[in-house]
Amino acid sequence: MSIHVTEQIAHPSCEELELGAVLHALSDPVRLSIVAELARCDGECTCGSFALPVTKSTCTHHFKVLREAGVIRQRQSGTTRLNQLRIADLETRFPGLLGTILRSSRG
Amino acid sequence: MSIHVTEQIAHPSCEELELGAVLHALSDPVRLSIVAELARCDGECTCGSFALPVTKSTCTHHFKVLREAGVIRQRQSGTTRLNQLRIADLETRFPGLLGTILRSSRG
DNA sequence: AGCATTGTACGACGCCCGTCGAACATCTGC
DNA sequence: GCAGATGTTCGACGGGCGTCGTACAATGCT
Repeated sequence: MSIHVTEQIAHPSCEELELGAVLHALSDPVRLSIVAELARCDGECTCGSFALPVTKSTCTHHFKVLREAGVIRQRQSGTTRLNQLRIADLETRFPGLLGTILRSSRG
Repeated sequence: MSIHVTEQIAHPSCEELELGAVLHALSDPVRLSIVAELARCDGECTCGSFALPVTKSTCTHHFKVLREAGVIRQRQSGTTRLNQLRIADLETRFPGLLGTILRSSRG
């Protein structure tokens, strides 16, 4: 018998978000493409739904960096892990930041 | 006799600016404070005019990273080096980016 | 039960980053 | 000319990053 924990995955709170960590998380092209895709989907996406040019373990690493920086929220659902942009929290702490970066990345 | 070269210091052109490099440059607290100070001065500042918690050589390194990312422009004047934010170029390539980051860093 | 799918954990590798100190270059002022 | 100020360059150091492969865990499907 295992204890049912709603939130096994560690996330920083809204107040704990740090600008440097967010900028560093978004400075990697793979992670930026993940964030751009999440913004486009506008919902929850599984880790595997991204066609990334890296292996699974590297993928796990990038999602972890994004989560620990507070850019995304991860939620377990069966064997898959659902990812979601923390748009509201980011907007609260760093107004306009995510939008301008995403617009800049689109070219 | 030495050849008088106007631009000895290498800078990327406006079109060469890369978002990842800019975000990485601004993800370091020392460099972000340099950029914030340059934005406040709204002019040209010498490298030594910043009270940074690092040695001279580390300082040189940070200014180099900012310059190669295209965030600042450096110009030699006697023994000192004058630094200036490339506000117009950054605004052209990444509209609103510098402003939102600076506002976020002050908040 | 057995197998496939999804993702994590761990160790390894090379590389770059932030930092420092020492030595050097260049200009300015006495 | 010489001393001081301003930065750069170089090598070194520790640490972290991005990447991979392998092994493992958990769930879903037949």
